[in-house]
Amino acid sequence: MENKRIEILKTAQSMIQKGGYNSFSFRGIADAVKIKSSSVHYYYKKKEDLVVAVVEYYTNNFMDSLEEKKNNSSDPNSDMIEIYIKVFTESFNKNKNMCLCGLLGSEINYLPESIRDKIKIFFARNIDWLVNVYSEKGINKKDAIRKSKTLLGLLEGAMILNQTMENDFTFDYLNNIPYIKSVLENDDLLKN
Amino acid sequence: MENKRIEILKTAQSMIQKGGYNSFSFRGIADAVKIKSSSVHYYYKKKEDLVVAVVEYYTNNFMDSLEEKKNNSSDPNSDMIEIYIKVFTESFNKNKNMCLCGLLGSEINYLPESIRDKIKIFFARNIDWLVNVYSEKGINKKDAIRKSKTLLGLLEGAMILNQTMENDFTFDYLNNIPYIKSVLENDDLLKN
DNA sequence: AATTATCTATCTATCAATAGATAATTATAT
DNA sequence: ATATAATTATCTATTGATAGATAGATAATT
Repeated sequence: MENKRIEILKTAQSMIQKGGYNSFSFRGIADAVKIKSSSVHYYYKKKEDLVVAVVEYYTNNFMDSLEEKKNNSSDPNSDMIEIYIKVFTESFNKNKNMCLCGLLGSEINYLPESIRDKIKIFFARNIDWLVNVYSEKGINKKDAIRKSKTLLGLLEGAMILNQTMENDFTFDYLNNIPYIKSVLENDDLLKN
Repeated sequence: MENKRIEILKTAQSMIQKGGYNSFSFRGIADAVKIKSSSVHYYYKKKEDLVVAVVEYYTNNFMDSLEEKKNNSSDPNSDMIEIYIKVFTESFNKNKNMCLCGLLGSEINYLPESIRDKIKIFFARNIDWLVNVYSEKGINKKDAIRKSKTLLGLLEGAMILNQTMENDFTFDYLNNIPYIKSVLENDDLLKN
C-alpha cells in the first residue's frame, strides 16, 4: 500500500518506457493503480504535467543511484566510469526497459516544451557527472566533454540495438564493460 | 503530382520520425496528401500494414543511398566507413529527423510483431553492410561484428543526443567524422 | 464538546475530439 | 467493361479533460 502519487509516477514511467508519450492513457494508469481516471487528473491536471513529473522523478532516481553506487562501492579504487555504465546496464537488464530519456529524446520533436526541458536536464546532469569524473582523472575539459557525450550516446544507442535484436546474441555488447571502457579510453589516439 | 501511394509513405515516414508509431493518424496523413482518410485505408488496410510498408520503404532507400554513394564516389580510395557515417549524418542534417528505425527501435516493445521484424531487418542489413566493409579491410569476422554494432549504436545514440540538445553546441559531435572513425579504429586496443 | 470550515482523495457522469476501421457508392481511366 | 482510385457516410472505441458530488480527516471556532 504505497503513496498513490508515487504509484502513478512509477506506472506512468514504465508505460512510457515501453512506447513513449502516446502509448499510455489516464485510464490505463487508473486501472493499473486501481483508481478512476479522474483521480489521476486530481494528482496531475494534464498529461503534460504528469510526464514532466515522471521525467523529474526518473532523473532524480537515476542521479541518486549513481551517488549511491559511488558511495557503497567496497573497492575504494573502483572506476567511476565503470560504475556509471553499470547503473545503465543493470537498470536495463532488470526490466528490459529502455532509458526513459533516451526514448523520449528520440521523439523530442513531438513533445511539449516543458517536457523537452526536463529531458535536456537529464542529459545535462549526466554529462556533468561524467565530465567531473574525467576531470578528476586529469583529462582536460574539452576531451572530458567529448568522452562524456560519446559514452552517453553509445549507451543510449546500445540499448536500442539490444532491445531490438534481443534474439541475436551477436548484438549483446552492452554488458561488455571492459570493451565499452576501452572505446572511450582510446577515442583520442587518432584525433586531429 | 506524385504517385499517391508514395506520397502516403513519405508523409507517414516523416510523421513517424517526429513522434513514433502513435504520433500520426490516418486523418493526419489524409489531410497532408489531400485525400480522405478512408482512401488511405484503401492503400493500406490497417495502420500496422502502413507502418510495415514505411519501414520497408525507408530501409530500401537507405541501403540504396549507401550503394549509390559508394559507386558515385569520385575518390576510388574513399573509405566506406566514412561514406556510411555520411549517409546517416547528411540525412539527419537535411531535415533534422531522427533515424526512423532508431526511433521505432526505442519503442520496440510496444509495436506489433510484423513491424518489429522489419526494424530488425533494417539493423541486420546495416550490420551486414558494415561487417562486409570491415572484412574487406582484413579485419576478422568477430571484430568486424563488434565494430559494426558499436558504430551503429554510436550513431543512433548520437542522433538522440544531438536533436535533444540542439542548442548546446558542445554536443555536436555527430558531424565530426574523423573523431567517430578514430573511436572505431582503436576500439580493440585494450580488449581482453 | 459541538459546530463549522477546509482539505484530501476519491467517485460518477459526461463531454467533445479523435482514433482506426468498414461498407456502399461514385468517379476515372485503360 | 473492368480495374483502379477515391468518395460519403458511418460505427465503435478511446482519448484527454471537466464538472459536480461525496466521504473522511483535520483544523479552527464557538
